[in-house]
Amino acid sequence: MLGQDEGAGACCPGLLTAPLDEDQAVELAKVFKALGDPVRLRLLSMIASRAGGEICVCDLTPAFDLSQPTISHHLKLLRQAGLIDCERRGTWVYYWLVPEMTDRLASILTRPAGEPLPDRTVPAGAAS
Amino acid sequence: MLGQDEGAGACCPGLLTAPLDEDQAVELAKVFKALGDPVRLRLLSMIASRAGGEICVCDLTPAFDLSQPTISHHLKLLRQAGLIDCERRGTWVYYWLVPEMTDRLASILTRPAGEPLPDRTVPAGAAS
DNA sequence: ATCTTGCATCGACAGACATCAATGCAACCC
DNA sequence: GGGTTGCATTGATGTCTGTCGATGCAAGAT
Repeated sequence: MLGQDEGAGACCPGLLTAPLDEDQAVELAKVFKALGDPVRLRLLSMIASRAGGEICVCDLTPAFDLSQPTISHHLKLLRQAGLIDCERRGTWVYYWLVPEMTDRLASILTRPAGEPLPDRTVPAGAAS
Repeated sequence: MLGQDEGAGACCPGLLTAPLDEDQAVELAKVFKALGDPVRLRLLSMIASRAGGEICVCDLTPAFDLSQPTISHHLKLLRQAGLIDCERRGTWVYYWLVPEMTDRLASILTRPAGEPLPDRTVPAGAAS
């Protein structure tokens, strides 16, 4: 659904610097929602940390106490979010990370350097 | 629930470099799940981008076509995820961003510099 | 061609979630 | 005191989501 070059706010100015408009929020939420499940997070980290950059489904499925269709379902959601991609190669299917998407999320969550940081060590009215 | 100094993987080595264990994944998923809703994303961006670092609920609620209890509910989820905090000051309640949490998320999503990046321009078996 | 294996899709179901109206509670005002 | 305003909590309801077993389909093996 989300292609490689659109969706998720494209050249998004960052979540923390200006109010998101509704369309941007809807697109971004799809990606974060895909990350909002422990199984999908583990899948993503297994895929991303794999030496060589890709991993076979047959290596992912036995790592969980879940049925094969369930793993397949989670992989589909991660793929629809644009976080991973896959290819069939003979009998097996290989998955790999789409680093552009995680890079974009990281930059969206990064504050611009040199922000005042309104000293929140004491809740504005205690310890006088 | 998630305090300032624990949860969400603490000194987490990063999502993309090593497989997450289950406990880390469960904690992290709570935070991403909180971000996985367009309303909460807009709330967070409105709070974070506010000059002065904080914003009154009375300025947040009218920006949405949602009931006041619904906004209150979303703010509660963001707070439980450790992304924002709040304080009552007289009649009004003010919310502000907890930048440590977004910083942590950003670093978790950042790849270590100098990774090989296995050249995914051609799907390994085409255009020969 | 038939069998087997690896993975995706379908249909069903229980639990979780977003939303609202009603209510509760705290703080200010008269 | 009583009234009003700002926000949180409660209870109900419709929808979404994670999970499974059953099935389908593609590719290799015999």
